[in-house]
Amino acid sequence: MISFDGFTIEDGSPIYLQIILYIKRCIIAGTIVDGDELPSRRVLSALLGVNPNTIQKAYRLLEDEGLIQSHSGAKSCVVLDSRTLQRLRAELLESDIKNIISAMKQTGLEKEEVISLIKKYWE
Amino acid sequence: MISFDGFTIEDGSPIYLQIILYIKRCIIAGTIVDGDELPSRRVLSALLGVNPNTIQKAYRLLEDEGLIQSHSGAKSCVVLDSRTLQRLRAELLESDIKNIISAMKQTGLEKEEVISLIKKYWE
DNA sequence: GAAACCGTATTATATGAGTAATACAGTTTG
DNA sequence: CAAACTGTATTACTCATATAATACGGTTTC
Repeated sequence: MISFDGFTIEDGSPIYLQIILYIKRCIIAGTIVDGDELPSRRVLSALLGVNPNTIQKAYRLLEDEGLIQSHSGAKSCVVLDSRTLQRLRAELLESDIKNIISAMKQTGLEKEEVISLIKKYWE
Repeated sequence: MISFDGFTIEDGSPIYLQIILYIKRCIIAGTIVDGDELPSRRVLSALLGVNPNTIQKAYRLLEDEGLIQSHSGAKSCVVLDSRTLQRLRAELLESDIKNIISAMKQTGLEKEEVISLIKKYWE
C-alpha cells in the first residue's frame, strides 16, 4: 500500500495537482513501483482531511495519463513500464530544473552562486 | 520606466502573483531601482492583455508591502531602501532554493546530481 | 484652462477549485 | 450469502481569480 507519510498539503497550487506531483515523484524515486496499491478515495481523503472528490480528481487524471488503473469495486493500482518511467523522469526533472534556473537567472545570479546556495541549504 | 519585456504570463499561478514576483526579482537583480516609474494600470493591462483590475490588484499588494507608492493622478513609483532590498533578497532566494531542494530530495536525487543537472541545463 | 492622462472605486459576470451530501453498482472479506 | 468495503456519478454550494463596463477626482501636458 502506497504511503502518504512524507506528504503535507501546501498553499499556492491546487490540492489535486500536489497529490499527482507527489505520486509522480515517488515513482521517479522508486518509492512507488509497478503494481503498488493506492489508498482508496475515501481513506486518503480522510487521511489528508480533504474532500473525496479532490482525490477522485487526482486519481482520474493519473488514470488518464496511464499511470494507474481502476477496476470499479477493487482498489486502484499503479501500472508502470520502463518507457513510462523514463518519460516521467525526464518530464519532472527537466521542468523543475528549468524553473529554478529561470528564476535564478532573473534575479541576476550566476551559476556558481546558485550552486553554492544549494550546497549551503542542502544540510 | 520599468520594462516588462522579459515577462510572459504562464499558467499555474494567479497573474497578479506572477506580476508581483517578476517585479520583486527585477528589484533583486537591480534591473529596477529606487524611484523607477511603473507603467500605468491601463498601459500595462493593454501590454499584457489582461484586465486593468488584475494589474491594480498586483500594484495594490506591492503598495501594502511598501515596495511602491501611488499618488492618485500621477504614476506609481518604486520606493526602496537597503533594508527592504536585503529582506526581499533573502525571502525570494531562500524560498526558491528550498523549493528546488525539497523537490529534488523527494525524487531521490543526491546533491551532486542536482548540481550536475543545473550545470547541464544552464547553457 | 482643456484634453489626456493618472489612481481609485463600484457592480456584475464567468470560471475553476474545493467542499458537501448522496446514490448506485461491483469486489472483498468474514 | 451478507456486510463492508471499493470506484463512479450527480447536484448544489462557497470562494478566489479574472474579466467587463463604468464612474469620479487628481495630475500632466499642451
